[in-house]
Amino acid sequence: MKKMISQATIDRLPLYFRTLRVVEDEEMEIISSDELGRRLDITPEQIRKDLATFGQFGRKGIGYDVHELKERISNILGLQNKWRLAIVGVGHLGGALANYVNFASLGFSVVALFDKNKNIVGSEVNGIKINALTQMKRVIDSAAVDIGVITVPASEAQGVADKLVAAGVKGIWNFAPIKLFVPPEIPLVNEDLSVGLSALSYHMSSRE
Amino acid sequence: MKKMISQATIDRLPLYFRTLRVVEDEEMEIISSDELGRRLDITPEQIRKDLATFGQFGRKGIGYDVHELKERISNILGLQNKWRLAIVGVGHLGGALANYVNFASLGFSVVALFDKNKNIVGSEVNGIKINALTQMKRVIDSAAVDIGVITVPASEAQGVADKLVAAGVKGIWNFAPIKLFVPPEIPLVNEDLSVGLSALSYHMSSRE
DNA sequence: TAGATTGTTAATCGATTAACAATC
DNA sequence: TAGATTGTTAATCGATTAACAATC
Repeated sequence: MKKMISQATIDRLPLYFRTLRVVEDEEMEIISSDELGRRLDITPEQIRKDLATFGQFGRKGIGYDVHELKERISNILGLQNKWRLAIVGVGHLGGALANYVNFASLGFSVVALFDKNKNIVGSEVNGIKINALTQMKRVIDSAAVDIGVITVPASEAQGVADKLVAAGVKGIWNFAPIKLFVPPEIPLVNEDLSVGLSALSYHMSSRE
Repeated sequence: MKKMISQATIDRLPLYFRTLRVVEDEEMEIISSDELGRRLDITPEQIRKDLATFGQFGRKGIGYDVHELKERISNILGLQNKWRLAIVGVGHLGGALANYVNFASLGFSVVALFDKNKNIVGSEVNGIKINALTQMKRVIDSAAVDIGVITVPASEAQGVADKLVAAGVKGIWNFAPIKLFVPPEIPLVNEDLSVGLSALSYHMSSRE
């Protein structure tokens, strides 16, 4: 069995990547784990440990080549894949995500939209047509969708997840506040806004 | 010094809370850690350990009273506080959050909006007026805002955070993809969508 | 009583931090 | 050479899991 890489490490890689982009824009060519850590409030030891999981990227006594490290992290994260997204549920949140520009800069693109509301099926958001849920398999196939984004109410989310899996998506990004059960070979990431907001509430309450 | 409660535990409490609500709707009166764990794919031992951090909530041989446990978790999370939010940056995401109904069911309400774009200042979203950034201190004061929500571009986020802190917010919920520095007494929760999406990309890539 | 289930202590596992040799 | 900085091993810390006495 391949050595497992911790989720904590994986979640820090995008932070390194994002910071390296900024640093590259500032025309720095070399960066130390110390400077990178300072910008992210992460210890340099942690950064070196994270990177060491994937190989040797730096030069002793010098630091890391900004451009090279950025590219390497991009490849570790699989961002060269230019993933194609379909959003299911074109409400306020789904609509906002369909317009979200930051995705594009990471190489993701929204290529299909779905909604069960017949009144909006056929119309467009950000130039992308809204399809009926009944068309899911066909559209996901023809648009070569990789990732299904779930922005429907919690009560409908499991049903949508099942349909997305049946339609052949390779991963699911779930915004519905509910635990979804999907086959183990389908990666699932939850973006549960109520968790973060509740945690904020907790911290604010416990320091009064 | 008070014993620190782990962030992992705090992040699971909203999941318990949410599930207890569903279970209460199903008119179950008693639930075991086993059943709760089954619904969330969390081990019963983990759940009991989490709850034990805050006291004794169940009855041996019986289980937990659904309504009572739900109320107790709500109080631990500070959800009885009915926090008031201000959203800074009324773009697609900020606008979606201003309309987001799930907040209300947790007792949060959006009471103020801010944007630097003069063309939209003065108009309303979901019945809430958009103010200029220059009005921040006055409006946050008069609307008794507790939490500042940052949905501006990364390049403007630190400046907005500084203004929010100066205006007296008690906590910050940040959606901008950048590390913010705020005084230690101000709780800060980051909702960085690019982290989750990148993690999804990583997992999808590494199983091909 | 027997079965179910909590609360808590002990054991294990995994992640972070510290230390330092290697080397630019 | 002296100073800087990585990569890696060892030590520490913290979180999860296992085990089980208490008790309904």
